[in-house]
Amino acid sequence: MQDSLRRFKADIFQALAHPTRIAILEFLSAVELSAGALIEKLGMEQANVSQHLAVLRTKQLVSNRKSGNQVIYAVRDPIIIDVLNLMRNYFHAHLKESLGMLDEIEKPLETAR
Amino acid sequence: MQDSLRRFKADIFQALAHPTRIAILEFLSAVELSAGALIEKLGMEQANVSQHLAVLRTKQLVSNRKSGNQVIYAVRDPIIIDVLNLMRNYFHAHLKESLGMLDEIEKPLETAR
DNA sequence: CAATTATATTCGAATATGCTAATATTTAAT
DNA sequence: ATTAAATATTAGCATATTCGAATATAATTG
Repeated sequence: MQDSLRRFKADIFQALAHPTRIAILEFLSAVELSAGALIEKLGMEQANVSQHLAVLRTKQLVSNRKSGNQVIYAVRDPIIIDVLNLMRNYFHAHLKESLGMLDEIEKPLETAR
Repeated sequence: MQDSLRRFKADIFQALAHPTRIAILEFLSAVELSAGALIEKLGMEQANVSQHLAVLRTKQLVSNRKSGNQVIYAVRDPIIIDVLNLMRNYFHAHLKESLGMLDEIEKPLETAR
């Protein structure tokens, strides 16, 4: 019973465990977007994005409805966005320990220094 | 740059994407525990738990220190516990959609109806 | 220093994920 | 009805995860 809840959580985390899917959720955090719009924003293969959307759909993290030719996606529950934001806080709190990435992220200009 | 942050988040989510690792973090949410204590509470193979601890260590989600014979683990940053709690809220908000699990979780007595 | 206890690491097999290329499905437009 | 556009699905391969069994490493005790 306790364990089912953990499996549930693990499943959601699994769905979140890919940069592309995180990007999709972030793009959808404020507005609905069509699959095509997401593909364009992401600049990735159509099939690939569609597969990631399928994962998010299966895990119920996004809703989708047809609008004529296209399919419009939306985040189902803003709690998921809260989770992503918490993660951002976590990242900032641990910048120093994540120094390797820091260079890559915050000092793109200071390479020569 | 944006992308590094997403990879970072995805990495953490990946570390959270296993019921056993979630259980470990929950056990550690209030107190420090030795590896052995965790193994006992989880009732799982020593090597298996040790491997999951290695994942959590690698991703910096837990800290560990040696105390004589044993190794004491602790959650590094309580934000991670917040994330798990948010996830619990999310679960409760979506109970109806997760009906399959509901049966398993809340109605263990009503099987015969 | 042997033997014991606690923990970690390595290996190999099974399963799961992620990607590209190809194909299918659905709706819209001629 | 064809054709075109938007999206989804399938197949096949490469890589990653997970697990138990076996082995290694540390610290503790006798």
